[in-house]
Amino acid sequence: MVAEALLRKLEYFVRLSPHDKEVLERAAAERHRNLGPHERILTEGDKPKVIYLVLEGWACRYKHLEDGRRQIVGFFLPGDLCDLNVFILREMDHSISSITSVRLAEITRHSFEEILDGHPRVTQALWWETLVSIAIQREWTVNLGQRDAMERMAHLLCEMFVRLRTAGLGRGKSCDFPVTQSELADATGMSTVHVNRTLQELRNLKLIHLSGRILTIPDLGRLMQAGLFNANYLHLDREGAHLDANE
Amino acid sequence: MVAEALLRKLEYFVRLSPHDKEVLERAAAERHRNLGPHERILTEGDKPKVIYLVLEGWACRYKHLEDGRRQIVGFFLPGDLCDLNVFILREMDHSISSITSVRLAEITRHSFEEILDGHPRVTQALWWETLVSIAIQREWTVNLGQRDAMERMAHLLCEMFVRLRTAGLGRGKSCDFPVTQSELADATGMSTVHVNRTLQELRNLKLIHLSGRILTIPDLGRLMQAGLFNANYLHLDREGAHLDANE
DNA sequence: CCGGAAAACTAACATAGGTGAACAAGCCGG
DNA sequence: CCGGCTTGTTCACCTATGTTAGTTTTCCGG
Repeated sequence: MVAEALLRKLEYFVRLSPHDKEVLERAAAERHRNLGPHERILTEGDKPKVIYLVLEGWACRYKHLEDGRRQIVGFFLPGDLCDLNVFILREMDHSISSITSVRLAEITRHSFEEILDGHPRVTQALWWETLVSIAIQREWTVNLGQRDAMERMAHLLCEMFVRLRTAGLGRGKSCDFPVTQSELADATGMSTVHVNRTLQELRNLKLIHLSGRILTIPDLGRLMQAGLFNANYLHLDREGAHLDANE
Repeated sequence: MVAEALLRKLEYFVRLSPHDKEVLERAAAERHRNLGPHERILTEGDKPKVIYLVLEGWACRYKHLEDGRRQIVGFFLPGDLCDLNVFILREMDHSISSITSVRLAEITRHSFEEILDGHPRVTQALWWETLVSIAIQREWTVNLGQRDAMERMAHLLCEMFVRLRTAGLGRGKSCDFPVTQSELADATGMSTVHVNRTLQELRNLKLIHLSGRILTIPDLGRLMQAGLFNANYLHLDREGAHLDANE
């Protein structure tokens, strides 16, 4: 079992048959790539040749402006895929790096097309995950455009926590959170100083406990309120029974 | 010819055969919907049943926070499609409204699947347009997170101008620009007052001329510099000849 | 051509968040 | 267990942008 997190996540959308799971497992087992923390996975300008699936660890997408400013536009958690179909594009318009050490599966165009051709339920599940990741990107736009520092940070923490839980990571009210404050700054569009202030404030309000790369959220409901967080954009609601596999 | 703008845009990616074009035309001709300015097209919570293609006019996607703040997360121009595959999701996580009067084509799930099954080059072109729209969303995230007011506005204007040109709209250095300052505020995450200040500044610097819903950009290069705009994320570069139709 | 609403514009003032600079704490290799 | 580098934290000050509250201009239906 190498693609556990992905399978677990997709099952929020459809119930997969043992055969479906096997197909995904096989695609994810084909070829792996291991990286240490803070290594480049793909660089702006590269020609993407495979689809990456994160098996273990955290990574992020980001873009640099000419003058060096950096915006992290998304985090990758175990079970996350970089865009299906990337190989259609001539070159990457952004970069991807690891945050922690990372284990990636490389899914070839070939085995991806095999899934598209022979496994309609898996295909649907993969498009669902794509649509969700687009929705996440939209929500980040809202986050940066409308929420103030506290709300923005609270929202981000809620999202990561829920997504981790969806992938079967996270233990009760806690989860790993291996992101530095300077990375949080790049993700929220704030200065590191203000990230620090904001985290202090969230701590003082007892909304979070964050230290030693472990995040604890004593009352998720309250943090969600503080961040005007509404999970609907993650679409974690299985459709009617007609989509289930008849096992 | 009803889907002119779409065809024109897709041809930045692949050369479509007359037959390809016919298929798209047919899908776009099936059923239309006309709206006046500022009408709701889809509302958060709706169950999407068709794919919309904008034939004429401007529209936008947006999300509301509970307290009424609104973020426009994208503009739709003629030739733009709302997400392929939306009908996979149980409900919309955002809303779509017209800005000007709009003419939409409704593409049914059925005719979409017909394209997927029988027209691989058109399919590829449609996935290309999807990937580009995701890239645009990422760039908006960068825009809101890193650029200051002037850069942000300049960047947005460049993007809209280039996209309009791609769709075959725009006349030389000018194009329609039917967006109010309050809509610009919702799109850039700024206050209306500051949008106004910023536009004044761009006018004073002779970077734009904007009045009466017409935008003129005397020197696109300079505006691009002011906005740190790099068009690579729009992926307007046809791949090698092997993708061309052999007509 | 008139009147009212929407949109554009302006000014004075308030503040969230940025900057620079310093220091403390944690972590890692030798 | 030491020294250096990264990360976290705090402070004092500054500025980009928001807010409130107008006025003016444009647009549009009758």
